[in-house]
Amino acid sequence: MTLQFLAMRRDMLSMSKTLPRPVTAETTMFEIAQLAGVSESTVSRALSGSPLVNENTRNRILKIARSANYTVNINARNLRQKRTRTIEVLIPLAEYGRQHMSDPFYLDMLGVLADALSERHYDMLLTKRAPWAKGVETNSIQCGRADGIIIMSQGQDLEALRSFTDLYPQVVVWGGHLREDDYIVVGTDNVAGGKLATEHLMKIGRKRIAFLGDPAEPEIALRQEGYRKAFSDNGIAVDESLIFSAPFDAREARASAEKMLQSGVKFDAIFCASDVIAMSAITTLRNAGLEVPRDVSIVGYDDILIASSFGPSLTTVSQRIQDGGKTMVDLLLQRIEGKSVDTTLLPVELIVRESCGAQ
Amino acid sequence: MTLQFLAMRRDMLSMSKTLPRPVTAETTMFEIAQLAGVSESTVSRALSGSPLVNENTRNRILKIARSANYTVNINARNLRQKRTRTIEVLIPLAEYGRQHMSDPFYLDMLGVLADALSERHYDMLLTKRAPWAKGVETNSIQCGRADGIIIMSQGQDLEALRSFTDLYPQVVVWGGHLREDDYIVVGTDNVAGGKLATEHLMKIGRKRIAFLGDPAEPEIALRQEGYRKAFSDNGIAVDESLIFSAPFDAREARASAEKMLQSGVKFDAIFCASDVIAMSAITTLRNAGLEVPRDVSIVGYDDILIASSFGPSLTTVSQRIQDGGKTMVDLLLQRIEGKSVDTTLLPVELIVRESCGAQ
DNA sequence: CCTGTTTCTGCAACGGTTTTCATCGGCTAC
DNA sequence: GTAGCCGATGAAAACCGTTGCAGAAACAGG
Repeated sequence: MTLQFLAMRRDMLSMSKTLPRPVTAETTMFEIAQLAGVSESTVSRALSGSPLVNENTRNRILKIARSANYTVNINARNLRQKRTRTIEVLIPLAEYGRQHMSDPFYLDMLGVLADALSERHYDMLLTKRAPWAKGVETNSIQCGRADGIIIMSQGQDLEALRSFTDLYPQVVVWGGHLREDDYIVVGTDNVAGGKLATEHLMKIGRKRIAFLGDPAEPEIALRQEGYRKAFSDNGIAVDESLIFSAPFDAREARASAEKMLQSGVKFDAIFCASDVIAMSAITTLRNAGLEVPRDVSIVGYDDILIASSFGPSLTTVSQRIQDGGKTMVDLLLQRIEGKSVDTTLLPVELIVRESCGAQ
Repeated sequence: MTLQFLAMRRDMLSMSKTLPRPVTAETTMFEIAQLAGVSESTVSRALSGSPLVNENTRNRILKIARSANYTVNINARNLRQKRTRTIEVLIPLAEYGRQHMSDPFYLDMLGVLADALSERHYDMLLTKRAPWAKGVETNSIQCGRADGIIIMSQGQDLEALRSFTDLYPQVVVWGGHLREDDYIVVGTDNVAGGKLATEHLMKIGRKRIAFLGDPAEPEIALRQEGYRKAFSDNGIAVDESLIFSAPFDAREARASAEKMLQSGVKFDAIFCASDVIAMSAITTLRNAGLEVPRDVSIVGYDDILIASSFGPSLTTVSQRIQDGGKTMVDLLLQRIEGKSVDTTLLPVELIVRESCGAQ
């Protein structure tokens, strides 16, 4: 029941602000050269740390530049050097009108990427729409806006992704490892992760372990594969009625968990394909009067920052967000330099916390 | 108890990828001009939709450009036009080593900003560090990387923010309205919001309403002010022991909520300064055997996307993330064009859901 | 003193667009 | 017939750095 009530519509209180003085890059290198009594070349070299310029001259120039509050014009530099020190990061971000994902995983990853990039003096361009989406006419690599792209999800259109990366190799993709793919992928070993999680639930004595997640996403499909593998490797048949793979995104997780309960299928554990799903499942179960982990053990996937402070804290398969982000940046920058680079499968680690019950 | 166990360290499986063919902006406008038998000027005009060029010529050029897979070089254009159609968005993003905020509010807002900007053909540069932070030598406006900046939090150093915006007026800040500030602020009326939330709790019969949130953040301080106002306006004295304002960020919210319980102070409702805090409070209370909303009513602030799908769904003061994001973009672009622009206080709305109890 | 090196600096040629100003042909109006 | 205008195009000047190459100055060795 989402009763809404509106209040205090003190109509958009406002205080007028003065017109801005137009502040832009005004000083040019020429002026600094004049002030220092040298040529522009020397100024350029001094500022870029070239060893060709005398120590004294450099210091003098630096001091003058600083006092004139001078900064090189990035666009002129990019034009000349044919590179931008900018990386595009493509994430399917939250959308308000239509339902769309808004998983904290992405925010955590963004933080790591921002750090890794700025450490290497790169800037980060953030985008929601793939260059192959319709309505997008060009891509940031071709038009010289970025030197490379990090794509944070393989998404639905694997074919488009594949042909794009065929054309533009300066791309690293986060996701699952699919045999056919030729682009660089970074991600955990989802099959191993799924197996690890499931086997842990077996080990602590759970008999009816359910799976919850949408296999339309390649990574999730692999995790489900790992789930199945855990059973077959242990000589147990998979009970298909325990696999709840109705398509849904994180926002609908709660509804899905409710559907699970209403299905009447009995279970004493759930391997959730993400931490967000796990948290939703937990609150839903509790609303239904079930106790986690007493009645049902829960394992998630991702190890997002809040996983450890949720109540109960989440047992989860770590996506090694930190390592993953750093690795993506490393590989991409190397590839941009033209080096040969390897697709990377991050090792998988289970973080055991409260939500699956003490062992 | 965070027992960790490592498994399946199949050491970084790897498949070597071929060296990338260097794909960059190769075709230039000159070549297109040659092919079309016209001058570069005409090509430029044709592509930018200038009315000065003949319809037939334009179509011919467009066709040629398309077939040559040509795209204008952004850097050359930016250099010439002295503007980039890029906006920097500054957000204090999640940090792994040290605790830091990782509030879904920011991800939701990023989604809205991305939409609003791309609708106007602007790109978005994402940053974590303020230009006035030490170690940062320049800012994106001065060096010509962006036309303006959206700052997503006033942060701790109000003085630095103030002097930066004094120098560079092409800035819009999300946050609370502080009398002394001269920069453009967009945000909800935090005082009204705090009052609204608190009064709602009074109205449904709660007697001991606690406040939970860190007033070091200007917005939170204003919400607390609203909380106090609700009492004084209704002729009730504020019980200071009900105000839990120990400094903490979202991750520590659970710990803070536990401290609240241990303090022994009795309360039957909490006004939480954000939805993340509210969710933490709810799980903590439940772990302690209390029922929400039966024993304690909870109201949050923000109305993030998952607020409605949490269990119980959150009663919360809407930050109008959608309106807010769009407004920030509108105002910033207007200001960049040199128009006079007004600081905006968004009207406040309470979304009543389960977590405060049926009215 | 002459030659050869080394060290530093300047000249000038880019880099790829946009935009102002001039040009030019054709058309209208008188 | 001529002045004036209009619509379309081109030439060239920015925009602001970087960098290859040449040259100068200083210095050492013979």
